[in-house]
Amino acid sequence: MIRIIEILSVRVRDAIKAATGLDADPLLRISADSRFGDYQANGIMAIAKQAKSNPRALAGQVVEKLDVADLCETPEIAGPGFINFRLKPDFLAIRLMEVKSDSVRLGISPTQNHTKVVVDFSGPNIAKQMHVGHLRSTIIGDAICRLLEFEGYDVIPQNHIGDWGLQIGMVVHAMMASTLETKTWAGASGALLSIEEVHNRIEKSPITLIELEKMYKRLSEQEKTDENLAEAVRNSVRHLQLKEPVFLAFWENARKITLKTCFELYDYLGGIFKLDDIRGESFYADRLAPVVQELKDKGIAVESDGAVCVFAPGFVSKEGNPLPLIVQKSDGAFLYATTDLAALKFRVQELGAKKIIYVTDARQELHFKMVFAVARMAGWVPEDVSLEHVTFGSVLGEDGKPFKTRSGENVKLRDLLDEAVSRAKRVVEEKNPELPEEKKNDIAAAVGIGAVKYADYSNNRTSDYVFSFDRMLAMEGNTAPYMQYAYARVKSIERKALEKGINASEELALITNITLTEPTEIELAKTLCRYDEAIYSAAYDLRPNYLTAYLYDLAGKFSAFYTQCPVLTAGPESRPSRLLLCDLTAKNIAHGLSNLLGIKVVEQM
RNA sequence: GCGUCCGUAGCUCAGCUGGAUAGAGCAACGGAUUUCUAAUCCGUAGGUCAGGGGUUCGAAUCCCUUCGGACGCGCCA
Repeated sequence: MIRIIEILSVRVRDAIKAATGLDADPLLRISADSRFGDYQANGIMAIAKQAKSNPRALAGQVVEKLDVADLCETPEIAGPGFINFRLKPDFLAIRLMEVKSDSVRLGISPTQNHTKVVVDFSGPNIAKQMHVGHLRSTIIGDAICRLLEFEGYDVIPQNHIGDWGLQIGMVVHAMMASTLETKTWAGASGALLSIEEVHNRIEKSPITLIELEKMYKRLSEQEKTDENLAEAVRNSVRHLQLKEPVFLAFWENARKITLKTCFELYDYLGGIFKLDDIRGESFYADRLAPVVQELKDKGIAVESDGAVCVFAPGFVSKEGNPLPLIVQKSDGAFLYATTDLAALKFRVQELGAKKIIYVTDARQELHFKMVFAVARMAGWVPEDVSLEHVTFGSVLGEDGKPFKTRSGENVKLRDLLDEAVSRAKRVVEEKNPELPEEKKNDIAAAVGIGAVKYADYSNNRTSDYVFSFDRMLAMEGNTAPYMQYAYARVKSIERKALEKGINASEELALITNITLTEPTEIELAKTLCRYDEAIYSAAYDLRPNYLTAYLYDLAGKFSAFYTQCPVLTAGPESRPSRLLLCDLTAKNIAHGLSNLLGIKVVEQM
């Protein structure tokens, strides 16, 4: 099914060509104001200007050559030279029949043919609980994956976790210090114990991520003042980097503990990531030295103050000097820039990515600009491969400052989601106390988690937003509960139909033609027909809020229809059509919310 | 100092590559419920789109500038 706006665009372009001989973009847009119809062509004024003719007269000539009678009423010329289009109910009916015939994709064809796209997002660190800072990357990245997948791309999610480097060495050191007795561990290599015994010890003293995090923080505090300890830690870092089995055993354990907790959250959030998608810094550890070597060999990287740097053109520091991307510190250690370069190279050369999308906050913009520039200089990224940094703003507290707990700590993602769910539970208790406990819990989870995600998606990605449980859990306005409620109401009609002995699915199956007469029916039908346009713009600009805006619009149109048009008590001339409008609305909301945004819908709430 | 993003109704936010009289929700006010979930719907009121200049037939949108805010800028990630 071709998007309506695309059909009109092509028709008007052809008409312009026929009328003027010019090939110009007719600038077709959805009308901002329904008084001007459903779509409008804005391009005539510019073309008239170019052809030095009167825009209204030109619009008349174009309309003369234009044949859109199969989908629109006669186009109207308005204002300085707009052409307005109003869709015919008959055409809407035909489109809806096409949507009806495809319950999987709702009649929407993929626009892409398996182009490989890598999406890098989430990126938590070993030995640390995920906090609000990970929320946006994680869920925006997930929505982008879902959108692009639906558009037909071959999407490869990548979770670039922080599982290597100095801090991980400290984590391992902390674990060893707490698990092994000092004397068995005196050499800091664990050589006094067999590897079997080490595994045995690890198994016998299981620790949680929270304990691990505390352990790490304590060590990192002590290390600042205790030079002996600092030296021991440095030793451990070296041993780990040499991949000595005992150290590796603890490292693996830390990684396992962290990932287990991360995946609990990912699952809680709606099945984000598979285990295969985890490819963290440790994966690139052996590729860092060759990357730096290659940059040196190519004459791109040079030594400066003992560090290995790349001075990409166009980057200037505070003092106005060339700004380096440091790929190796003066002590020989590699940095995140090095890892990012190695990962980038891997993704292009070994994963075969044609596009790489990085979903991180806006503060890393300069870093990625430089990494991209250096990768291009090194020739690792061919012309036809695009690199995109998808940025987002910060999550703020009610005071307008970065969202923190009262004690100034980062809010743990787990706590935040639990809070949302328990608040949702209270509302369900209040509104629908007679539901079985299990059902109430399911609803609370769907609404609570959904509310947090939806609030994020419905905001413009690039701006900061103020986090508020009260607003995101409100039943009115552009929120998850409102959307989910709209869905539950449609489903309720289906249930009521069964109770009344109305065979809705049979009536739907027998429909050959849809009758649209009431204004709210037509409005709802039009909105249903625009779903593909909403998905397209959301996927094109990687902005989920275009999709939520559409869904909110749809739910609003449905609610208006719902109050205006009885379904089950309607006569035989309109009931099947109304049942179909309900059915398609439910499928559309479920698809948008669940398939594309990973937000659960519930039959009752 | 340089760079990036931002400033839209009392509050929280939309506004898609420039398009017609700038839109939602909350809060305020007025209506609608014997009927499919009122967790809803319909309506009223509310804006010098931070200020100024420019480009354009047309600017919240593009350019310049002032003010205000957030963030970034050599060995953390």
